[in-house]
Amino acid sequence: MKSLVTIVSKLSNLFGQSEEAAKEQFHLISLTHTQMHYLETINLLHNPNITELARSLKLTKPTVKVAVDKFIEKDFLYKIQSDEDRRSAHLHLTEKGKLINQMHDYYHKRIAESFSRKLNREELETLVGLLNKVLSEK
Amino acid sequence: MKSLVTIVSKLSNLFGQSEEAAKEQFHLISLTHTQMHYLETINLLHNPNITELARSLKLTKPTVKVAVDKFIEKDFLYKIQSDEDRRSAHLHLTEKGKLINQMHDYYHKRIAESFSRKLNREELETLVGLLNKVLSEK
DNA sequence: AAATATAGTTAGTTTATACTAACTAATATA
DNA sequence: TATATTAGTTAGTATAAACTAACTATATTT
Repeated sequence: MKSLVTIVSKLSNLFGQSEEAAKEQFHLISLTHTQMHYLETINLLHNPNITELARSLKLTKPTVKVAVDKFIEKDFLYKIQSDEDRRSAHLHLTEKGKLINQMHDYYHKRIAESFSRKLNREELETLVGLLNKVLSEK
Repeated sequence: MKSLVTIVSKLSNLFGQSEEAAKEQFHLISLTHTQMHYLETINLLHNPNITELARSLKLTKPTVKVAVDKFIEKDFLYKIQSDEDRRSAHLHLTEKGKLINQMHDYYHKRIAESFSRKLNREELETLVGLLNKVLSEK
């Protein structure tokens, strides 16, 4: 059990460091942690409006509005007015905004590669099977 | 290979969410990402001075000095003047500052528990073996 | 001993990140 | 239809997080 905790800790560090490295690769060092979190959440929520984004981030609407305005200014986001409710607008990631996801995909792929480099086909299949089990609901 | 990348992505999310949850548990929500990063780095570097901390964080000394002053004010850190070089002081985490590490330990343990809950003894040993191989140097 | 370098600090500035209070415009409810 | 609510905005404020330039005190080099 002790050894498992150690491994989890190492995995955690590996993910953190890989993300940092990927951030440099993708020239996203200028983005703060907070800004990354905004873009990740917008991606996760799939074109939320400001109210939804604020709720998800547990921040007030004015706070989120100011942040969103800056992202629009810097061409990471754009707004599309809603047809159903003309008060509301959906937030979309621009190509530049989507870089964050590409960055995530990139370092996930790199970690996956480093895993498969260390194991043979059979071991890899076993690992995938066990991790799937471990990550399954309930 | 595709499935492995998917698993890595899920692991990454699991770690992120577990850390967020642990942060609430330990009443560290008042700390920003940046502040967490400072404390983690100070812990990692083992009582660095301001110059070393600034170099590691890739920030200027005045920036780090201001941040450190606030941590001292809030009783997360204290300084000990160096004997060898009287210009320099080492940064130490207080008990409160060490909460961050305890928080890390806590969520690593929780993840490890959730893993072991899903597998029997034999599977768990196999998983630990494979992950150790995967996390080994070279 | 004088000149140079280093650790840390101070002051001043900019931008990011958060808040509350009060507002407009559109939608939903009584 | 008058009233409530909701989505978003504006204004004003406070603190965090970063910088450069210039300084003090100590250590190192010439």
